[in-house]
Amino acid sequence: MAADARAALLAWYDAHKRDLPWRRTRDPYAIWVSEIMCQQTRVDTVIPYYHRFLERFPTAAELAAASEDEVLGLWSGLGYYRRARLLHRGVKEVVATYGGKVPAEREARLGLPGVGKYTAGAIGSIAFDAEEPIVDGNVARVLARRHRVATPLGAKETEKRLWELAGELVKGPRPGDLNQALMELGATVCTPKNPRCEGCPVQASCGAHAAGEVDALPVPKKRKKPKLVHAVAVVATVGTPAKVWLVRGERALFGGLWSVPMVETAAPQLSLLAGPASARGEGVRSDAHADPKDAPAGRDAAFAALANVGVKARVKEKAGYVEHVLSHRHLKIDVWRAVAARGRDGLAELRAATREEVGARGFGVSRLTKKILDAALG
DNA sequence: AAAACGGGGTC
DNA sequence: GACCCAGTTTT
Repeated sequence: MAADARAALLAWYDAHKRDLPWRRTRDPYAIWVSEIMCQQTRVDTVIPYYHRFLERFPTAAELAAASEDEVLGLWSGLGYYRRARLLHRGVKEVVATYGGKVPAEREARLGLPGVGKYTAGAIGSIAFDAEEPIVDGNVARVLARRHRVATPLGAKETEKRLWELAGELVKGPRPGDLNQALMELGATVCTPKNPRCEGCPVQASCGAHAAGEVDALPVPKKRKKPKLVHAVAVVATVGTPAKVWLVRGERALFGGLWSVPMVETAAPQLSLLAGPASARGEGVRSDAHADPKDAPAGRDAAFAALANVGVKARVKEKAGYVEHVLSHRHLKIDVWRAVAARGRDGLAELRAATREEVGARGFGVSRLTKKILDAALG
């Protein structure tokens, strides 16, 4: 009986739910922030970011009034920075269009940037007590097992089936808690590896458990290995105390964040060939290399990286090497040091900052940039 | 349907 | 090293 399972889920949730900060509020804006932060990110990772973010931006109006730079600064280290930019834009839209109130209408929420089917349903059910289903990774696993959905995750028919099942289950009292119970079960009991079926409130109605298929479900989607990319990054210092030249790209990797100048190169740099600084100093090469196969290597690449963004500097020596793995790229980066006269002034996408400023909480850089600075400046 | 988009925990 | 996490947008 679906009603029995539903009641069992809610009772289990009441007894076992974790005390998470966003479970202490019904503020749709705060719920929204938590849902965006939790996308593809573990709850334990999110908690400190959530506290800092809500402390600085307690209301939609205050977030809407902030600069994107500051918003990204508070997001720095969390990853998937586009989430922060879309949340910022979405909240601005809510302030401009809906008087600062997150819309109770599902269709209106779905129209907001960064709000997809999952987030719309989470806000709707948790903040507005609406019978809106959600399917995240946890719910997908729970439902795929319970109902023996054996088609691969991500396939259209699979998604359709899972959303149907979630839609049936959410109907009834406490839809928000029901949705959270499904997620909580997936996160703490119906886990990918070593699920604790003994402690599952719906074990009796689980098809996979009855069939001995728990470990075989769900069928994961194929995962591609990150593409290997070689690059050269340049830490160009200027003045005393030394500041480091930083650039910011709108659409590049780490869009909106500050980074050091970098270019993709064709091949790994042979460190044996990276000798002491030569007399060729002030290179300003204008050739941009669209295809990495045509890209320069080593010192030439360092010149190119600086020239591309208008920083005039004398390239010194290779100062380190950094690897950084993302979900879709595996970056292998030679880090070069350079000493700059100065950069172009007046460009919004170029600035210099001290090591301390960049390292401070609230500065909008990726982990990669921090690694690169560590490699170059010790 | 596939790729882009971060970073980290866990087995 | 593989897998996957309270996903959405773009191609």
